[in-house]
Amino acid sequence: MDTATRLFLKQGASETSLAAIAKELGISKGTLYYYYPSKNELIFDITERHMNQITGDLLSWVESIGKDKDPVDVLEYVSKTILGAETRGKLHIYLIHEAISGNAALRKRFRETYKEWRRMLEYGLDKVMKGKDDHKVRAELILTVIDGALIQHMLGVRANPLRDIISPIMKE
Amino acid sequence: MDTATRLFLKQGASETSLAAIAKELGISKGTLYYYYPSKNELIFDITERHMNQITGDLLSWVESIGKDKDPVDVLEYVSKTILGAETRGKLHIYLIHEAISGNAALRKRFRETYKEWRRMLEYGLDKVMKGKDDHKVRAELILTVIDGALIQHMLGVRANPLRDIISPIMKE
Amino acid sequence: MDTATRLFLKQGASETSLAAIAKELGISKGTLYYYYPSKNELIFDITERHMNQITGDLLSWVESIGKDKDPVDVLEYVSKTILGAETRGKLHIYLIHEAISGNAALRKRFRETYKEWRRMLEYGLDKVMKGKDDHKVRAELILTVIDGALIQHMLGVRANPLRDIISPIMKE
Amino acid sequence: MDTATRLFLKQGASETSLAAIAKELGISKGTLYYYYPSKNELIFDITERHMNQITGDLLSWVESIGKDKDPVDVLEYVSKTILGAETRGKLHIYLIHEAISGNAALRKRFRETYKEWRRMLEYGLDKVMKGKDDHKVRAELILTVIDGALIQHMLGVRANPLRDIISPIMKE
DNA sequence: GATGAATGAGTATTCATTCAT
DNA sequence: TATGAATGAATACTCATTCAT
Repeated sequence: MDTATRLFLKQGASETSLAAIAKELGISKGTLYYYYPSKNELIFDITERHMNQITGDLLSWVESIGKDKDPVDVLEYVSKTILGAETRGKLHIYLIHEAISGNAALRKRFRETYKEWRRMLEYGLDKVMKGKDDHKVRAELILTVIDGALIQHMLGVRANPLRDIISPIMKE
Repeated sequence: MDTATRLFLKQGASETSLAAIAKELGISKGTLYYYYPSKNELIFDITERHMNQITGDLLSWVESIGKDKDPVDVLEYVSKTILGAETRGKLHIYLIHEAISGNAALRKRFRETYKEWRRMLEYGLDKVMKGKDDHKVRAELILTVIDGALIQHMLGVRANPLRDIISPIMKE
Repeated sequence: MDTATRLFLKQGASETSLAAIAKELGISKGTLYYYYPSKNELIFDITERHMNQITGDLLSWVESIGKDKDPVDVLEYVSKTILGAETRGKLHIYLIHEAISGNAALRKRFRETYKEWRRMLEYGLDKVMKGKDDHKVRAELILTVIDGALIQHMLGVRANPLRDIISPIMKE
Repeated sequence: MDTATRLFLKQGASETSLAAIAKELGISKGTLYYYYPSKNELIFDITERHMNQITGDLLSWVESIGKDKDPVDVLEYVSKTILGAETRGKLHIYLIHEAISGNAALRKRFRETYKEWRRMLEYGLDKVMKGKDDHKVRAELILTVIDGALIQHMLGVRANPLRDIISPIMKE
């Protein structure tokens, strides 16, 4: 699965053939099929793992934060959690494309997961910025910005550091 | 080209075969190759046109706006220009994926175009919200939010209307 | 073997995978190979059993019939013995196909068995219709009609009830 | 198509791969697909041709026969028309198996064609054996015997010459 | 200008068989 | 006895690209 993930990162899921994965692993295609009944299943499992990692990170962060945190730090942390270590962001984008262009099971998984992340973010924001009531919207905005930033990062389009772009969102 | 665009919209660029395009056009694949030396070239030309349309729209809007506009309207207009009529947004995403997953020429084109859009937006914001000086960052943020919103729209992930998410950005 | 037979009945022998048989049995493919050295062997054993059943039925019938039997009943009984209960006929056809398309061992087995059945039929006809001397030919004709009827039944081609088609054969 | 037919004759339709056909033809698999969109289509076309040939032969025969023909000759002619030249019969059997084991389109085609052949045979029998009224049944019997004979011929099971087996059917 | 024919490398998937444990 | 893991060859089908006419 790590190998598959690595290859997906290079070229995206649908551009990666099972033959390539098998070859990289030094096993036969048949063996690959012994473990994963179809390519979709493999993609789905990788997605699952990817999302669970993010959710886990988010969760432990939400539980640890205190009230006197700088809100901008919050967003920066969250975005790093999702984009994390370059590869994770890349995978995220590829999985999104996979979901958008036909894979319904994946799309459903994304919908559920985003809802969960939104809830967690809301809860976290509540802790940090007490007294504000637009956390629902702000949580969604944060996730939106992160996805947009991800795309632009991969296009090499970014001009300013992410922190600068983020900060206006958390003001007032 | 219209036909190719229409098909790309349905399934994305790499999922659309030249045979399908030729068939839809009622011509032969051979003839298609008479006009476009490769599939990449075709994709590139479609991208070109797509971007020029947006740029044109943005340009005429920037020239027309007055100083007393509601800033939130600005962002809403811009996002509608890019996402326009559902289809344009879909194409945008598919082209982005194409660029990200290997097509370097396309990626370069995106970089240039985003820079141009950013400049235009900056100029427009300057007109609407005089006296502020963080327009550079705000312009980039707007483009980022639009890309993120695009993705989430296609995933069916969106919860609140775009306008609500946007408005905090343009506040103070 | 019962399980394998059941699956062969659904789709034919060459369309049934050993994995499917093993799964249905709740054992592993490895275990299947512990008992049968190859798929061909398994098919052969099933054929063996199928034929022995028919031969047995035919035998006990031949021994029991008296001279005053209606000859048409004879043929009807025999055909029912071979086609028996729908499933047996289906299996018969699938095994024939297997034999025809390459499996020489099976083909040999069929040749021997048909010869045996012919002899038994001849003997039975002799009992029922004394004084006739063309039983050799008639026995073969009966087996031929049964095979033809089997095919046509499976094609859904049959128009008249088998009995009507049969009766002219047994007339004088 | 001739080549495909020849190969189907050796091993049956589903045992013949498109790669084998292409290789035998000295063309690439791609080219084969240029002419036939799928293997099923190819099989169906071969079936079509096979059946049309038989139907044509039967037709011209029906039109030419006079009333004083020996009925046994009739059946012998018809069976030769269908089994004709060894290969035709083999193909017939393989197509039947293909139809039986899943190919619904083929099965439908068989049903229609058999009905047509039955009608033609009936008409022919009417010409040869005036005054008899069980031609409907006799026509079906003939087709049944032919199919049975076909199978047994391929199994190598036949003992008596076809003519001997046939003749009782046409008596009285 | 236009096309029909051809191709070769590639795709996901299947399956009978082997074998160390 | 039993099996989990592994395999390699095969299968139907796709597609961007080429090119002689």
